[in-house]
Amino acid sequence: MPRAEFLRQQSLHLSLAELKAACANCNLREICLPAGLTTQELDQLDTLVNIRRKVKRGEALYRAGETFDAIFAVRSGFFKSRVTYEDGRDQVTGFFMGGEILGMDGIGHGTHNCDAVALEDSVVCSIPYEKLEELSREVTALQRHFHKMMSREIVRESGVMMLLGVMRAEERIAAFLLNLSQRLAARGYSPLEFNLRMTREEIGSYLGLKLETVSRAFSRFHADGLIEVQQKLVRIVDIEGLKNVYAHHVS
Amino acid sequence: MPRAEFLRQQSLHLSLAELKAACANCNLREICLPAGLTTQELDQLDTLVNIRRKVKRGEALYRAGETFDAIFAVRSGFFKSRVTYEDGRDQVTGFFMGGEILGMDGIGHGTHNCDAVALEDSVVCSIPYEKLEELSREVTALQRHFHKMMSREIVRESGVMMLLGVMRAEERIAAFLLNLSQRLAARGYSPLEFNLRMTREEIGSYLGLKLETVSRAFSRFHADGLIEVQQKLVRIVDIEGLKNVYAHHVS
DNA sequence: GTGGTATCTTGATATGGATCAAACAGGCGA
DNA sequence: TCGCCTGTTTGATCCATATCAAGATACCAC
Repeated sequence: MPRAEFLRQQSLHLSLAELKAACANCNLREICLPAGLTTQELDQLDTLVNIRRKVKRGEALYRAGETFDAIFAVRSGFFKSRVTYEDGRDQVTGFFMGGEILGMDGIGHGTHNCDAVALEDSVVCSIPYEKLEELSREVTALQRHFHKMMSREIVRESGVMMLLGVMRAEERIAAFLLNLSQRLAARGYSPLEFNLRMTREEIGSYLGLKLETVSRAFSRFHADGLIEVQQKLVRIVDIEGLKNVYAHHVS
Repeated sequence: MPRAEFLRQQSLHLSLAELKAACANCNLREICLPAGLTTQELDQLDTLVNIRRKVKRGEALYRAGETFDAIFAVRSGFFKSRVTYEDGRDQVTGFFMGGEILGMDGIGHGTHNCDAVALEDSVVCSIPYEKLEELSREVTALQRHFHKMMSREIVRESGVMMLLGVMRAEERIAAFLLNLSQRLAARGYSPLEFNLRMTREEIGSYLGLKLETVSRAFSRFHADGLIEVQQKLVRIVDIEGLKNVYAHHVS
């Protein structure tokens, strides 16, 4: 069965209520694409965000090289984006949770530049790019917010460049945990206790480290009384101490 | 003298002809923001790109924290962008040459996220962001191309993440030289012989390496007959060999 | 030109994280 | 429940790049 066909059938398993995306009622609307829109503008956006798609854990939402025609907002679940180099080496370039936007890498050349893979069973809202362009010519707030989301992706990536370029292993990992914590807090989850959705290897790939180094850093942080870790479950015991891992670097 | 004042006075030294930016006549229009616009649309863009600004070598076009209100197209010269971390460590996040766009990092939060510093005496075209938003609501081709430029910046940065995260020192430097070469070629310059505008230290910062490592890689490439280097002057002798430095990596 | 400073090259040594290796834990299908 | 497979932890060792050091070279102001 061709991949596209398979995905279409997947969609059929969604109930009608699920299929009807509705930004207006979505609890993520304040951090997602519709942020800042009036009620009426939200209704306009709803005419466009018309398809939800389930993506099972381990499946790709899209792959590098596929034709780009829509961006995606994470409705629920968790994704990683991954770039694969011609010689087979790859790197995780980001992790995405509810309300975050995937796929903006595809606008520039009309094909996706990376794979987006679900790390748990997830649901995304599909936003056809041409329609988004069209609507954002009419709705200034939408145009502005879309530009902001692209710009923030640029800023996010230069932050990762900083991690990769100048920070030492333990600093990268502390920064990673604090970043997750802060994003979870913004979504109403506990910033101090959460489940990692990714493996040590995926964290390592994202941070330019090997999985053993990630594991050792976790152990070290535990020994220092900063965190508790049990497999995927992380509890931040001393958030200030964790910040000090990188804030008090002496160069 | 306040900085803004100083810059205003600088502008006065430009002749009237220089002050009048004109995308329609610019030899960079095919690779810059106006790419893909009709003659008439170009004229509309010209009403908006109304200020050129000289930036002397070593001066900042903008600095992190300053209010964002315009993006900039490099008219001539060469820039680096640089992020400084709270503890003083910094990293070069990009190099920008003619036709490339600076400042899109500022859209997301209304303030610039990095410094943009001229590496040689340069001229930029200033494009007020609010007017750009306005015009791109009317001119579809402009809207589309602006989105593409932002998206390509995202893709460029994920390429750098790849460099930093998975490549070894010599691979990073080979990739860096080939990238410069290709961008110079696109602008009609020789892809095989060019002057580096940045120091070894700036290259190192960009690539997450120390300047000694950059210098040693250059020496190694020279010994292997791949390039010739005399200070800032680089001549690529064996471009295929240079590509093989990273294309044939075995993992 | 001359002196001073910034940049670059090269060598010697140190070290953080990679690699190799082995044992352990947990989840899941049979 | 068992057994396998994937993921994790920890230890021992290695190596790529950083760090430290000393000259060499180029460039700029005077």
